[in-house]
Amino acid sequence: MNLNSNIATSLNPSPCLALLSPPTSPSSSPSSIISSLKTSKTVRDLHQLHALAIKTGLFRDPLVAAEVLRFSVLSEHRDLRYGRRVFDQMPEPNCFSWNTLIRAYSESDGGHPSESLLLFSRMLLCETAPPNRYTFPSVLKACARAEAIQEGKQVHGQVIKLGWDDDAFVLTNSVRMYACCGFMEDARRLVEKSSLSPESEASVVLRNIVIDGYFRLGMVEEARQVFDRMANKSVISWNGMISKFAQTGHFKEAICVFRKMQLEGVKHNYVTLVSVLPAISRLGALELGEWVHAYAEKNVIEVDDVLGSALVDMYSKCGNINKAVQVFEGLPKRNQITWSAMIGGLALHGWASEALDYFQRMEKAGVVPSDVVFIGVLNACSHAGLVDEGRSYFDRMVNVYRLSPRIEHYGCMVDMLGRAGLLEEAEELVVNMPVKPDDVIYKAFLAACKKHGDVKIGMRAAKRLMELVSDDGDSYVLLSNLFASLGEWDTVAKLRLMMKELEVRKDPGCSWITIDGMIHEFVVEDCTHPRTKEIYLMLEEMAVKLQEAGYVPDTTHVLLNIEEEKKESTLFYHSEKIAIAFGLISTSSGTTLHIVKNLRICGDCHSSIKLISKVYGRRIIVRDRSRFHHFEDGVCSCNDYW
DNA sequence: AGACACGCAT
Repeated sequence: MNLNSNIATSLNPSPCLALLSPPTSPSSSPSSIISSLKTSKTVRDLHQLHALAIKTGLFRDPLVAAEVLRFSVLSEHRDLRYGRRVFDQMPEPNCFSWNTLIRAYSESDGGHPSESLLLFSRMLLCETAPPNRYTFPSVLKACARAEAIQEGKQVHGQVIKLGWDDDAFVLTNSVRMYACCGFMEDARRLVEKSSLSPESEASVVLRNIVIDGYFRLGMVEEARQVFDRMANKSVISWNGMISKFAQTGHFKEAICVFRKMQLEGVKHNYVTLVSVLPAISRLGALELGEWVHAYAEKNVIEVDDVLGSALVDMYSKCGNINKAVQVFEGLPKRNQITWSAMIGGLALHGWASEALDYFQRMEKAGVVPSDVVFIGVLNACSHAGLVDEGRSYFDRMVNVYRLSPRIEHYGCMVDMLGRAGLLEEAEELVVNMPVKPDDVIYKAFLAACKKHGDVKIGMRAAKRLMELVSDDGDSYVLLSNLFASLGEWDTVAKLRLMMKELEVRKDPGCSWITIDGMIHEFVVEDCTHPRTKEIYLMLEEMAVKLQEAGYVPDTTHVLLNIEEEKKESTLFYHSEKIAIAFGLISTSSGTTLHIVKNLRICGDCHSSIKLISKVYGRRIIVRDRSRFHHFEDGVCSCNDYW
């Protein structure tokens, strides 16, 4: 021990001090070991106390052994494998120890809920420690997580037989078990026939679990109904709605609940912010995201690695990559996810060399890269055309970090090779990859074929894609893109007919912009906005000014066989242009415009927006489906490589 | 002796 740690020890007694005392001293009595365990801070403390318990023979005391086990598996530094060995050393574990281990397995992230069930059946068999009311919540939770309805029903039967069905913890976990297994009628019946008052805290918990069950089944309306009808809502009810809406892709609804929560005077907490930020990111609602960040600071909500990751992701996806970097650099702690969010964000903005620098920093910081961060790294290479680097990172992922590539990684590689025009190599990868290529892979590949005008290779992939998809509108659109670019209008017409017959709908291209916290959404040729008249006047003005600046419409991106003039006008009413027109008339001159689009930006819009940025002297930041484009003074940050 | 939380290829 060095001097410093001695000082620290004397100020704040460490449990390891017990080791300095001779075994016979009063400090190694059962009660002192137990109290030392309670103040132990590190894994080392725990291991030393465990060793001490064995050395002094105190481990034979079931109370001591149970406490050692509890701190092995349920403390901050939980280590299930270590705990399991502790448990296996016990000649006759008491009920408390069984419960502890069963609970640890039922809650573990690694996911061995079945281990809980195995232990429970062993517990029943050995008869020395019959289960008590503390056993059942964990066992039911394990059934819930394993979605094991058969076992769950059996356990619930025992619960009723033993008369513990009134216990609050047993009840919530019984409801959870049915809800997680998708047996909503059973879950609701338990809630309804419980004698709890609807206003009670316990009843709120039960309803929260029911809501969660509906979300799991994708029954969003039922979930909302239960929520709306709750007599009382806790902050957890609100947070649950926000996070579940966001996770199921209902981003606007998530934000709506977030706003309503505030209107009803319920204070946001840490979890609220972490839950709502992904929805804000997806919608690109920068102003709201900034508000959330300010809220955290004003209300002294700690921006730790988790909230920090969500903020970094939000600023990246909302277009402010500099702020994302600033938040990242200011964090007290960064985990694997924080680094992934940062690197993925840089990639999204086409800042490839920065993304690769950060990857190096991450390695230096001793954070083990996950497969997710490689998606960001490969994406960066793809957007910047760094093909050799991309290949080498893929290689390192496999051979240095021993991560097996997922289909997403192959997606990045196909995209990277394809964009760079290495179509043969991309096709070879599609054919030979060890995972079965999905529609996304073929779509990336086909988009590349179209970009480089290679029909022959494209046709082979098109055939595969046709076999693979039956109801995906995007694929049909991509195919008709390819044929339209060849002028094969007959095939285009056939495809459109097929879409009609099969009732396939394509995602309508839409763009949105946030002005004063309101999200305004536009589709192609949109006429639904209250300020449509002004918007279209602005569009006309833009058309004139652009023409003066030398704009020539690029009609190769129009997929209909119609006359040139009509094509030109079709182009001019693309949703992103409408959103920009609205942005220009709604903000003071010089304000940066942030546009989000659900599809990839077309070539004509890209060149138009470059000119618009110059003619109107505005920075325009567009997030499309694949990356960010920062338009300023007639140029785009993507260097026209996208 | 608990419910809610962060990153992912077109």
